[in-house]
Amino acid sequence: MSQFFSLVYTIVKKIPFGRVTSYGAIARYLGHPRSARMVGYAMNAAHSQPKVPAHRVVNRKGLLTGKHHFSGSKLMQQLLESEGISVENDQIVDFEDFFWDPNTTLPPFEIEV
DNA sequence: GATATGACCGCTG
DNA sequence: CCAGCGGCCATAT
Repeated sequence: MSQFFSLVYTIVKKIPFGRVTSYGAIARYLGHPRSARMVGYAMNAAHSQPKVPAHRVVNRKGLLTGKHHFSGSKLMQQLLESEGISVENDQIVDFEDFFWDPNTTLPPFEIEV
């Protein structure tokens, strides 16, 4: 497993309950501001990592772009709603209010192991 | 070994 | 303000 993937999983696992973040935010936190796609790809591989709440990771617009990759297209939305996040038309309502930025919440760069 | 694709993001027209 | 295109990095074929 690439270290990049491990880092992504580590960050995603640190997402607080009822909070969401974006691929770009994670990528930027890992030092790869242009590798947002890789974060998404890592999420794809995250299927082997049940401990990774991929449903809390959405795109910059708060759109559930990856919901199609879940068991059911509605599973992702259900999980988010279960956490108190309102989802409408595959988009998180008040996304900015639920947004969790690791760059401003977690330490600069000294996590994982 | 090279080409194509992808759960994205940002800029330019 | 809305729409379209390219870039970037890693994985899969």
